[in-house]
Amino acid sequence: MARQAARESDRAETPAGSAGNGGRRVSARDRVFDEICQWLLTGRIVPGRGVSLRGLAAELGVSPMPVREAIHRLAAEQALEIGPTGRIHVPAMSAARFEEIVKVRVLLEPELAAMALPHIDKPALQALKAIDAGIDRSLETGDVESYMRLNHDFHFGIYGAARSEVLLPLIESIWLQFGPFMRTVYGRMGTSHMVDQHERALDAIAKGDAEGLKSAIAGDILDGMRLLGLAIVGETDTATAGNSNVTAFDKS
Amino acid sequence: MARQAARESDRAETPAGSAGNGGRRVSARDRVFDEICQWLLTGRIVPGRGVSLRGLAAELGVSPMPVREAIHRLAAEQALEIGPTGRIHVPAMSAARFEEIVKVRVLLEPELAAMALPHIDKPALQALKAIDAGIDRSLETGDVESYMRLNHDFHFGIYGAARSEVLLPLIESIWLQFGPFMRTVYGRMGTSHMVDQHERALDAIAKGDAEGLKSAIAGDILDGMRLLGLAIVGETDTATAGNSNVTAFDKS
DNA sequence: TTCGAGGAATTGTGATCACATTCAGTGGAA
DNA sequence: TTCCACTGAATGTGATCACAATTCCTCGAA
Repeated sequence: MARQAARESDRAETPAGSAGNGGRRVSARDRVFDEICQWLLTGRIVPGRGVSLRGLAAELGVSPMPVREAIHRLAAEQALEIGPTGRIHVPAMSAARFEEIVKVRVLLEPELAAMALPHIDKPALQALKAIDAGIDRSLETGDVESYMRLNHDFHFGIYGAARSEVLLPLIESIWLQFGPFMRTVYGRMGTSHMVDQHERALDAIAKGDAEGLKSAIAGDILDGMRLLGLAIVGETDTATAGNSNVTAFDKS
Repeated sequence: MARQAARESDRAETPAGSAGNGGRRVSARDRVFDEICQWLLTGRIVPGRGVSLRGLAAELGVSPMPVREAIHRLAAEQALEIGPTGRIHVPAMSAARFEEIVKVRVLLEPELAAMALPHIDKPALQALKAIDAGIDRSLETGDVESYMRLNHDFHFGIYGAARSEVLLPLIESIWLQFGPFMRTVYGRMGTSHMVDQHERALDAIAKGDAEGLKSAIAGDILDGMRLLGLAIVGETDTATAGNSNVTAFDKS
């Protein structure tokens, strides 16, 4: 989900700097960064209330220092916003912003998927199918958080195979930007209107059809974002200021 | 060149937190970030030697703290790399990386230019022409650093008019990644082989021709990067390790 | 001359502290 | 009841310190 050393920490099941994780010591900064990324992508942090350095630090059991660096890193990728007075908050979604996000996703993600295609072997394809099955279950049970996590895993399960150093971080950055917004919308409309568009992609991968995969990914993006786009109309400032009664931490 | 508050600081001619810059106080972190960005984009920092936190801090006259945050921000955008042991260095360019960069640039930059086109008024067009004239002078005199700065100003003079919140930061991030590499190559080959391809873009802007502008930008990118691409062949590890005799600070 | 061991200097990391600014809650006055 | 000034809590920022790890240089042995 994150960057560089982060992927190592994903692999390590042991909580922290214990031996056996390949000898690499994971810094608290990266751990905090990954954690906040998760909260953003699964929608545990939603627009509305602000987040505070010391608050996050206390919740994560570290000093404000690593949190500060992780926050600024997120702010650099537009996943968080630092207001004129220095306050940290999740940026509100605007129509223009949303339109740009869709445009970038459609431009970049099919391209990266096509690059990844030759590197997706049989076991990887099976893993993707398993994830997709999980997505169907999440849609049936209406588990939004689980759906978002699995949908993320599906897409990046494909993209990650490309071993990309440039495109992949860019796309990760984009996902961090619409994750919180996606969660608020889905949380309001439920999962009933959502359709799983991943079969076409899986078929194209099985056949090694690059153009088909690109088209499937683009279709999946456009279809999923169309639902979100409908939600943005008429609620131009539901998520702008702190007048909403949703809290930053939606799970409490 | 940078993000958010950075643009405010660009406008303020007064060096630091003096009154009259709109009342906004610029943080040392953003100032340091902008400075290092400049060094990266104009090639003052080149691959080869590493850079150190305390060294930069001393050079910039601040404590290591703001530098640390700026560095990590740059590392998050792949403009700098943090090695397994935590050492900071400019990442080496690889063929695969370079290919991805070109692909992303061709996908995104023409798109953003087309978005910007309706917002470029007469004075802005005149400013672009002035920059282009400066580029021609730099090519004649062989001033690589000046050329790189003006070329950057030309492109972002166009892109900036789009008021983009998503595409623009992405493209800025990409430029930071190939800036240092560009400088090393140009420093070696000189400016004699370079051709100014900006006239087509200026014509398209004057005529309000979106497709023409997209094509001109794409052509400019491909042409400029083709030269760089030629340089990458056969020097696969000239810039990888510290075996080169170029220093990180090329101006000393 | 070459190689390797040992120690000193340097590096990034994380914590704590001091400070200016800002936000929220309370009080009193109109 | 409404509005505004004031005060205390909370926030982000930057600096300094302590520490573990690494790197680099030096000295000595082969």
